[in-house]
Amino acid sequence: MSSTTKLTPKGAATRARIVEAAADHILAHGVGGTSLDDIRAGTATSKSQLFHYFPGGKTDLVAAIASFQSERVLEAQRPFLDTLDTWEAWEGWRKAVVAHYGSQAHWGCPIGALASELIASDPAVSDEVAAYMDRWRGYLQAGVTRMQAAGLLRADAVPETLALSIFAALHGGLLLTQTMQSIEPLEAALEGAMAALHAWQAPTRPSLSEVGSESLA
Amino acid sequence: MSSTTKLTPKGAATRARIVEAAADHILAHGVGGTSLDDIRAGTATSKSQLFHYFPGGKTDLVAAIASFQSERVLEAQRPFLDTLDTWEAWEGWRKAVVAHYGSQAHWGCPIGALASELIASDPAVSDEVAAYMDRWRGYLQAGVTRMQAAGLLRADAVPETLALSIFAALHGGLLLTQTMQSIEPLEAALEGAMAALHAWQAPTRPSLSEVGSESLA
DNA sequence: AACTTTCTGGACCATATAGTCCACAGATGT
DNA sequence: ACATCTGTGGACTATATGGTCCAGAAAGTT
Repeated sequence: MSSTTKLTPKGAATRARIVEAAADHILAHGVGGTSLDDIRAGTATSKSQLFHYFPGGKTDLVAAIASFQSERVLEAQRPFLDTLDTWEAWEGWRKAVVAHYGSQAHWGCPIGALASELIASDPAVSDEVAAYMDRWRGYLQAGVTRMQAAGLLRADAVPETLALSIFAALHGGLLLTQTMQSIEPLEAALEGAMAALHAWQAPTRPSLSEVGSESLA
Repeated sequence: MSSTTKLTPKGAATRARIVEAAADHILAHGVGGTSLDDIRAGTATSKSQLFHYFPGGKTDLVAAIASFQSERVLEAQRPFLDTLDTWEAWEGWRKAVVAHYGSQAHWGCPIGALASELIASDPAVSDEVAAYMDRWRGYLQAGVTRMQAAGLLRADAVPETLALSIFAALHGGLLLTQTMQSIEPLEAALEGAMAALHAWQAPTRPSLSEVGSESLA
């Protein structure tokens, strides 16, 4: 979809400028509330440039923005996102998420909002966004899985379900930050999600001595 | 906003027909993906009727749909929603929610999706939708509050936060039903929310399974 | 310098869509 | 029966917006 054409440094810079400004505008006003003219005005570019860098038109541009925002959002959760192996890591992740979305220029999640809006209107881009969401969820699931493998979570926990519930709480919290114009719902949602995760905490200290003695006896 | 003009039975029926059909179309394709012509075609009406019953145009119509869907959604959660005083009621509520959204023609929540889309583009209607969301959340909070008053939840639980986290989980689950085209995320989300709520269960009777780590005294 | 390629500006087009208007049908009340 | 009000049809308008096109500037390549 994106261009296979060559980009000079200047061109790349312009393209980046467009994506960033458009991403901002879309976060604030949604895809439907963002016209190509808005973007043109906000970036001091011309119509032809928009179609030069995004031959597929608005759809193409929105897809680029989705990719851009996806990267940005995942990056904000690092390094915790990659190593959700301990309770401390989850705690760090939680704080990073709250800090990131609290410092954004507008409430809500660029990816979540995009997903919700596009699923109803643009199936093609929507699939792409859904893929980003899946990847994101995958990181959480990987963490839960490793927590379980390490004996921190009960053996009968289902990592997929657990990760899904945390992911859902996260996005619900983010959705509500929009309607309530406050960070509170996100904080409450993650607090709840962490509580639910702790509910599956393995019985205290599966220490070697205890396991050993039992098997010996 | 709505008409103060008189409506004959015939008129009321037409108006209702428009609202219902439009609500459906909007649930499927979003506000941006629904033109007045779509609605006209889907209801066998004419342009003039749309403006006759909704003088404010599309905005007015969307507001009416929000109200309609809000009622419908709350109704689907009854009678549990009004009496979330026991663990059984919450369980019943959970099942009712899953059943309702599982039987809808399309994934997602009409109110949540509307809120997400409109906040970015139409502040006026968005406020109205946010009010419906608040009312909805209020029911959950009232339930949690009564649970606590009845001694079913610990005294140091914060009903507002707890209800908010459940509400967030619910809407996150609903958002993900859209991206994943499955009821699973909603089920997982509510499962998690219930687990988080149970984490605040008052230790009235030590009839717990095998959790000896927490309450000793 | 000559030449090619990329970048940029903005006029222009096509059309989708919200919204207006008016004529007429069909009730309803007196 | 008459007058009046509500309901309905559909042509018409205005405009916002996505998209095209081409000429020319800037950069880079030989």
